[in-house]
Amino acid sequence: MPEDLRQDDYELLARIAHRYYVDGRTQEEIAAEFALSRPKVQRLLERARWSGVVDIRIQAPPWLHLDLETQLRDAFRLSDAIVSPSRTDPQSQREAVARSAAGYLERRLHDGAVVAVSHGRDTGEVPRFFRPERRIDCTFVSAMGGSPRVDAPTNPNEICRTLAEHCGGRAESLYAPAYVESVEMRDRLLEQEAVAHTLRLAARASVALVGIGGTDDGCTMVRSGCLSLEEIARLRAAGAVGDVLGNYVDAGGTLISAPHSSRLVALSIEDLRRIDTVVAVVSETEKPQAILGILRAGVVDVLIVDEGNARTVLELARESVPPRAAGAAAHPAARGR
Amino acid sequence: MPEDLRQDDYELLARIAHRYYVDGRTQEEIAAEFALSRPKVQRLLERARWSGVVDIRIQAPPWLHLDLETQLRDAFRLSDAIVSPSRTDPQSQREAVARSAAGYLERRLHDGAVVAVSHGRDTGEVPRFFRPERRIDCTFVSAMGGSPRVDAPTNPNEICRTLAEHCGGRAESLYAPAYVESVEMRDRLLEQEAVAHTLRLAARASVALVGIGGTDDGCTMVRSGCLSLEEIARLRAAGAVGDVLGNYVDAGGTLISAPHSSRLVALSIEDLRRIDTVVAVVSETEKPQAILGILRAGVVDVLIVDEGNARTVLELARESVPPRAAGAAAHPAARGR
DNA sequence: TCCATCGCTGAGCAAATGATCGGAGCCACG
DNA sequence: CGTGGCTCCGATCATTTGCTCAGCGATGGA
Repeated sequence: MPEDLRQDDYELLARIAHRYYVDGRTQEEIAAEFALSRPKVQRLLERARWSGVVDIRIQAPPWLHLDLETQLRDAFRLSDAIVSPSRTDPQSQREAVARSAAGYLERRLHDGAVVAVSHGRDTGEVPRFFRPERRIDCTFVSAMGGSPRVDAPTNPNEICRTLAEHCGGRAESLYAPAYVESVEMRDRLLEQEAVAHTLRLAARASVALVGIGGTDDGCTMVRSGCLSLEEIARLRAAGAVGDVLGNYVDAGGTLISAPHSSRLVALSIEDLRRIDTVVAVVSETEKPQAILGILRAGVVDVLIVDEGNARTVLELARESVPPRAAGAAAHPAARGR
Repeated sequence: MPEDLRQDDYELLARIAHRYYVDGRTQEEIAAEFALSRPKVQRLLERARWSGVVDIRIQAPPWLHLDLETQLRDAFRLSDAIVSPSRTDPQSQREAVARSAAGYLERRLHDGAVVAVSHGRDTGEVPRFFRPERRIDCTFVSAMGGSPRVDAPTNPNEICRTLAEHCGGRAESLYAPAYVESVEMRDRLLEQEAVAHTLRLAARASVALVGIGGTDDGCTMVRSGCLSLEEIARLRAAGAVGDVLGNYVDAGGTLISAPHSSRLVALSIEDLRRIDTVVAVVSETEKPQAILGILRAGVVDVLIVDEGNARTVLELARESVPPRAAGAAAHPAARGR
């Protein structure tokens, strides 16, 4: 395979790589054996890896898509990405993603952690699978108001309550609607200590668990009655592709300021940016454009997504030139031991 | 392949291995990511390697037999083994092995080195290929007397002279026959300062370049007139399978003391043992039994051999139980980076 | 129920590794 | 033939890694 190497080089690289990787010698021993300096051996090993003389393969279970995860991390500068296996049925797809998210939280959360939580159908599935082995003394706090017109399990307060229940932690509810009827009303609401306190706590969270919403007529925001069909259409016209916590962005990831945003009771994009680990949970039901937009906004640190969306998002990212080059070019494996 | 792992374990191992080997994260970063201690990550990586989740393969050129070399090293506690590709023609086979030996010497020898040299057809081919890029100020010294009845290029003195010529070093000849006619004669010879000095120098060599001889009627010792057909037959009857420098051993590697040995003018097995690196060069023309015997004697540090003999020797070693267990069992790859 | 044993865990340390940097040799060009 | 730029080399240092060891909790037997 590595045909551009001279025969001698090829032989030397193979010999040294074999001695190192198969026989388990140290670089120093090999250096002595071949009458080379230790750094030279290290460079040769690097070259052997790079040129394909050393072939490191991970026998991953077929249901894992580690390569997709790596591409997502690299393309969007995520600290982590988890791709869950494809399911045909939307509901079991959502469950698969939620299971991954729950597992992630179980690993990530420790005593004293504060977790800001959004609404959403995907997010709403997470509590069912969140079953830490031992008690975690952490706090779940609503990062967004509620809405009476959807099922309880997709409201942030309810999600917080169940998460807390399953790990022995506490839940702090936000006693406010997601959208109020006027700017004045929102300002009055924010003056209420109960509301202000909860939002302050959410803003200081170390972890946020959020869903990503779309902008079609059947999106959660519309179904929950938070936004009218007219409003969502106006957002679409303004270029909106998706939202986190009611904050809409366009395809390039830029925040869209629309009239409705001043009636929103939730953390802002800036609040989210200050949170250490923002975990976004998305399954097939959301449009890839929405995911791409939010990822480009740069607020998400950890993406938990299904295989189908992962592929499509990466595809879209490659097609449309990103506003600020975040090259998706594969860089050669950095390490080889 | 790794089917004895539980599904969760398998997934975790694959994830961690991917992060480490493909993405190039450090163990510490991975530990933080998965909420594990660093040593734990290191153990998991070890397990991943061991269980086959991580598969490290060396794309060696087809003419190299690195696996055979490793088996030889392990089975006979050699510090190095070089297997040269098979040739059908005995002469080109000898040349291939000699080329490897010459390359080895070029790497191994430095200014000030003293090399003790034996006779033999295989050894005799080495000088032709010994062409160091720069001058090496070393000394080649005969470790054995000569014999007038064979071609000059297989006599130690001549081999030394040519090796020295090709690297700009010095040669010290042994002015004595390999075998003399009586014990008394030998003792008288060893009293000669010219002879004694050369043998003392050879005994202090840091490297020895030796051939391995057989015990059939056509072996070098017989052809050169050093031993009669009767003598070699007596040696065979005593269990001898091969020799280095006229010192014969049986299949178990034990030295055979026969009448002729007191008429030998050469380094002894004990002298060889004291030499840091004893390099044995053998090609197809020698019997594998001879090689096996000599290897079991434990004097050889580096074996340079053709593929056919390498396989046969390993096969024989597995069949017959060695006197002192030198297990040929493959131990799992020690390293994985 | 108590105690011995086993295996697992993570702190700490020594070895091994990867990376930087000045210097030497080499080539192309002036 | 001199010179500038280039690459390659190995001394050296910071980081990473492998490993040991004492302590802990689980397990099982008395």
